[in-house]
Amino acid sequence: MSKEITSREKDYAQWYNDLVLKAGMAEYSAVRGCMIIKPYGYALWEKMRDQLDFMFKETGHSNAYFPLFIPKSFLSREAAHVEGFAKECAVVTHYRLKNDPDGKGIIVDPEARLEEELIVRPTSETIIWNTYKNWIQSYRDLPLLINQWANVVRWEMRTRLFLRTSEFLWQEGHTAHATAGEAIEETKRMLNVYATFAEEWMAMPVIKGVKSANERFAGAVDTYTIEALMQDGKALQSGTSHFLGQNFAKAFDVKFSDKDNKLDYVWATSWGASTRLIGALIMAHSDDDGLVLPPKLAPIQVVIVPVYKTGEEKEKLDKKIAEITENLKALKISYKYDDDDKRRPGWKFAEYEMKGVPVRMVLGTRDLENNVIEVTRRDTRKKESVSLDGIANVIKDLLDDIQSSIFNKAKEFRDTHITRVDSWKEFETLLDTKTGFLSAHWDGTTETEEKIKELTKATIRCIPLDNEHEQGKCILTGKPSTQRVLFARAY
RNA sequence: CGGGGCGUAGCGUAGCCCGGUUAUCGCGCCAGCUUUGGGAGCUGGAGGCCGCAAGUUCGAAUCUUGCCGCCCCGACCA
Repeated sequence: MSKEITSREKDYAQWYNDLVLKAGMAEYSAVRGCMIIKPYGYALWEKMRDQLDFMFKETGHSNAYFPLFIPKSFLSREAAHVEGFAKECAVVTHYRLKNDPDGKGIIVDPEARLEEELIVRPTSETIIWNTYKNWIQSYRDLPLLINQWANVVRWEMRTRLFLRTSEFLWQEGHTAHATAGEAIEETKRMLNVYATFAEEWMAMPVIKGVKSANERFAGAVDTYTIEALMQDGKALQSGTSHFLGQNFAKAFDVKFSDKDNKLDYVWATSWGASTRLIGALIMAHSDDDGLVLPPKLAPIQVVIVPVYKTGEEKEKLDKKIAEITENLKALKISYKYDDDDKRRPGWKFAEYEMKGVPVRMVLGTRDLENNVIEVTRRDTRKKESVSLDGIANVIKDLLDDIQSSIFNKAKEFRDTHITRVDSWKEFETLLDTKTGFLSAHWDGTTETEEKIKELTKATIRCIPLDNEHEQGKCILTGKPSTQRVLFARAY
């Protein structure tokens, strides 16, 4: 093995880094905290993006694009919002460079200071609502359903590939509605889109819930979230959908006339998911030999490796493989026929395992003589010889099986890592031993939440939407509580 | 911003404490031959301002000072 991966058991964080780097997903860049998304990683992102984009359009949204730069004054219009983002904003102060008069190099031209500084968007609510003001006059203009695919910058103190970088790619939906009810409905609709995407495409089970006040988006009335559980027992927020109330409409004076010609502020939502999803996907399924990708998102679903000695043998294999790939193509299965003679089969096996290609097919001269092909699935490593007759359909079924199989495996792990806890001692212990979500009573106050965070590093991930109400006592303070919430250590 | 660590070939490293010919090894790279069913073998080859700058010295990868950069831990966060 020339590309060793640190085992999960030995060092989970290092395992994750090894995977990202060695599978060719991304690498560190010359800029601190920023990463280069490599072609294989970007191909995965494109598949995620395309599916999400399709789902957004299916639910009535249109794409648009707003500026990267936001006038500083915009950000301060909504008090909670500026409070939330002020500490991590990159600011543009000048618009020109010049040669250093004292010698070598180049300096910022002090003459070229901007009259109003520009913020590199950490999110686009402000510039968008400043625009919506001009787009919305009447209830006839509503609902306004816009999404944008963009990069944003949040100046993070500590970064991790995909999970937290200073610049990242995402989509942000921004909608305006005539009533609070419609906006809340939209917020939940998009949360469901994220949940469906996570479960059916990423094969990653999620818990839908609402955030506590403490964890809420800056400027939102309510923040809804999908929370996933990684293999190391830490939770990962994988998508958020916010009901913004009339906060931004008021801040940017966006009013509309209703049917009765009464003026009112519009109701807003925003929702986003980012390249962080790639980090989630990696940690949800992968193992010590590399990535395990769900067939529905894998850039390559099937890799085909020929094994031969002579050119004559190779020609026979080529011919058969052309037949097979024709049939795969007809079933819309993406494949790669890797007949690169500069790499040996064993090298290729290891490489595609590293890259998480769901199915590997190996056709050798011996197989051809017996009218079979060796088929190996990445998730379980199960290897078998399959008849070449009708092979494409077998592969199609196999891909479906892998998709549901890795979902079930992740769900099994998740379900067995939600633990009901009723004593503080047990709470503290389980966070270290069993990890995962702890379902516990909480008195509903921010003070208690922060105290728990301080003591254990666990935060309230969400209050599940389908929560049952029951009488209980807060895990820390013993004060009365009406429902359990999910605690976990998180990324 | 605090605490710790590290900068030697594309990558990973030895040498540094105790200064002394041509800077070590592995991977990768190039050429050729043999190979090809789990990261091939042999032979030959290319590749280094030892992070940068100054100092000490006959002589610095090695000692001193300053600077720069990165990584890890914490505070902040999707």
